[in-house]
Amino acid sequence: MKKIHLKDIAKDLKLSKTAVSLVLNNKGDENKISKETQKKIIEYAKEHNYVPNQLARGLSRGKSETIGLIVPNISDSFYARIADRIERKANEIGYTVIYSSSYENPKKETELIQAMVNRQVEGIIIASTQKNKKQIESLKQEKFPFVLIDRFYPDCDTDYVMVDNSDGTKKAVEHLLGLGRKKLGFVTLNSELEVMDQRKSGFKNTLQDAGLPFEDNMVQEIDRDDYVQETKSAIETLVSYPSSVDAIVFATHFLAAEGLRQLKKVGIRVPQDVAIISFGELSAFDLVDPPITAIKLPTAAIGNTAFDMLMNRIKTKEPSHHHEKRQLNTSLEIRRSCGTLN
Amino acid sequence: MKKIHLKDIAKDLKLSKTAVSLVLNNKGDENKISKETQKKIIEYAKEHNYVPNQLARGLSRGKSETIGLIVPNISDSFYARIADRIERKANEIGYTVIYSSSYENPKKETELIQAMVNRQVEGIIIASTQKNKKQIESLKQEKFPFVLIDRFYPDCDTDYVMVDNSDGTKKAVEHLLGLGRKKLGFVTLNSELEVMDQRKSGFKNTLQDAGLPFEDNMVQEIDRDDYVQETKSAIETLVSYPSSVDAIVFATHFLAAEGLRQLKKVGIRVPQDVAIISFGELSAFDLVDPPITAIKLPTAAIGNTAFDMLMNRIKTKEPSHHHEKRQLNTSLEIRRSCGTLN
DNA sequence: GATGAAAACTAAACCGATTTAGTTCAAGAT
DNA sequence: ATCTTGAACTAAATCGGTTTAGTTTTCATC
Repeated sequence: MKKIHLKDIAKDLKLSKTAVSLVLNNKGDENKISKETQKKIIEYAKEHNYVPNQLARGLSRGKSETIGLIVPNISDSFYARIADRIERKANEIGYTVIYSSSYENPKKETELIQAMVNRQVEGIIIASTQKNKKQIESLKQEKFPFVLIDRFYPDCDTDYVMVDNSDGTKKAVEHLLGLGRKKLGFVTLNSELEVMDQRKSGFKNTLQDAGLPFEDNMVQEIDRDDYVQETKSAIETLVSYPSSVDAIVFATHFLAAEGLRQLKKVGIRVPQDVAIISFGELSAFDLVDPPITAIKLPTAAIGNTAFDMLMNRIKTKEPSHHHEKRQLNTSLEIRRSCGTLN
Repeated sequence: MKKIHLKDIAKDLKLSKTAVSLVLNNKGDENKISKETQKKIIEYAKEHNYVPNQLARGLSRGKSETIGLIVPNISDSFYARIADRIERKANEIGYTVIYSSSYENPKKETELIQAMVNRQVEGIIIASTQKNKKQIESLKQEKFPFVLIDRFYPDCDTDYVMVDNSDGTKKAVEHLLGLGRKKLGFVTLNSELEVMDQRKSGFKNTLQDAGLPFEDNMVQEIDRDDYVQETKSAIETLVSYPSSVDAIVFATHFLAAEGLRQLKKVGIRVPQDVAIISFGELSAFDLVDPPITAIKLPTAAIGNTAFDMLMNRIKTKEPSHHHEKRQLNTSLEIRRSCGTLN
């Protein structure tokens, strides 16, 4: 079963490459190729299992029917789910997606973007490290289609789809307060990610709106690279006598998981002594002891929206001075780690 | 910052495209382009931020520097980790990987392979649905480079890298027997996957080698599409009076997770009443109550090996009558779900 | 001062499609 | 009998590189 090309079909059928190409691209009718000829071509192609070389097609059409996706880490279920969505949608319209992880490394991110551009992707969806502003701006300036997800650059006007982070923590805090918890702690990352700031301010503002005091030592910031150790001390600080918190909000899933581990280790009962709630989920949160209540992120919607936005950009290449910005809502998934009203 | 092409460089520098292309591909010396000229070209290219169009390059070289990866589900952490490895290795040598999920659907798998071949990938790593033998054989016949991972076709001679599944269950069973458990159950999928058969026979053989009876009702087969319900009844059967098992081996991670959920639901204590052990892990297995002892799969090694094998195939296109087959070893990760020696 | 060989390039074909701008032919109108 | 027109095609340029097979220039050698 040798590979067969347009030329071969044309030769065997004593037709021109043009005719064959037109027909196989469904442009036979509008170019007045007779039904007969069309049928012959299509049958021959099918029979010989012809498939066009996408590189050649991409080259001559100036489009690759490929989009790129860059995330911090594809094995993080949050991003994996988004990727999954995007891939499905892309497949539906015959597009391919190539994805890569930046591992939170801005240099790697730069390289990946470059590599994807070389590969003639038509657009890129990026969950940026947020330390790559220069390149993002240059993409923008070149009018290269892209949309940011999950992370965005506050002072850079681009398309993006985000999660309403501050509202998410607000929901978390209100849930805890509603259950009668009085003294909340917040464990977050010390990164400069805008999303983390938003989650923190959601926490702070909701407390203050409820007329509760906010003290700096209620929030603990963790270094991602040493999160196990640091989570440990954070927990110790938060639950230290005499002013132990009675609830902790974790800014991200793996902190919550680790936090729970530590709480159990030091003999603190969840939720009796301390309630916990996580921003974002891990698939095993309902298996854990106790199952962890979480703010659920709309991964499917993020993927769908981002994909649609990108396609829109690609198609219209419209006046780049208007950028679409979306904030998607979270939801509260109640499990047992916050206990019940007492 | 307009896109710049070889032609532009050539024109501006009053040189031929040939010279420019040779130099930028590090073939300047062997083609006796003077150092001076080389320097000029390289500087110009750098300054103007030239990057070659990979489609054009791929087309003319007949290679795309891209490989494909097809897995049942990229959001399964097992495959995500393998993908991660493969991507890193590919990146190191300037290759791109495009990956897609087949969702255990052979038709989708066929389409994906086809699409990747169209896109001129140089080879594909496939964790097959195992219901696609015809296509795999035709790939093989066309001498298209590919390597199977995790799943293989028993009566089809191909490169593959597998896990030593029967040895894995053997380790599990021996661990349980060593802890004094006497009556084991096995919960697996009813799929026709070879891997599942191997795990089952590992279970059976190890029991028999230990001089223990093997009865058919000790193994419960679950339909993947309805695994929650079916796991429930499987558990009920296994623990039913008067011959309840005192340990259960689960053939895959999500069955173990669900099994534990069910055991807890019906009030059976793990590990006091029944010990459990899982073939394969979920990242939260050490958070669960109790943390689940598991047979750990060598994801990194699978990714590395598969990648190397594929690259080897691609490079040598050697006599296809020799196929490399690898079995990688599992390891036992002891947690608390099997209790301790009493 | 002709010869040969090495150095330093270049023209043009090629990869496999798409697409623009025609061409050929037959039928119908004048 | 010629002109138009529409149907049914096709030749050739193009996309942006790579690569083969030269060509030109310089210089040492006899």
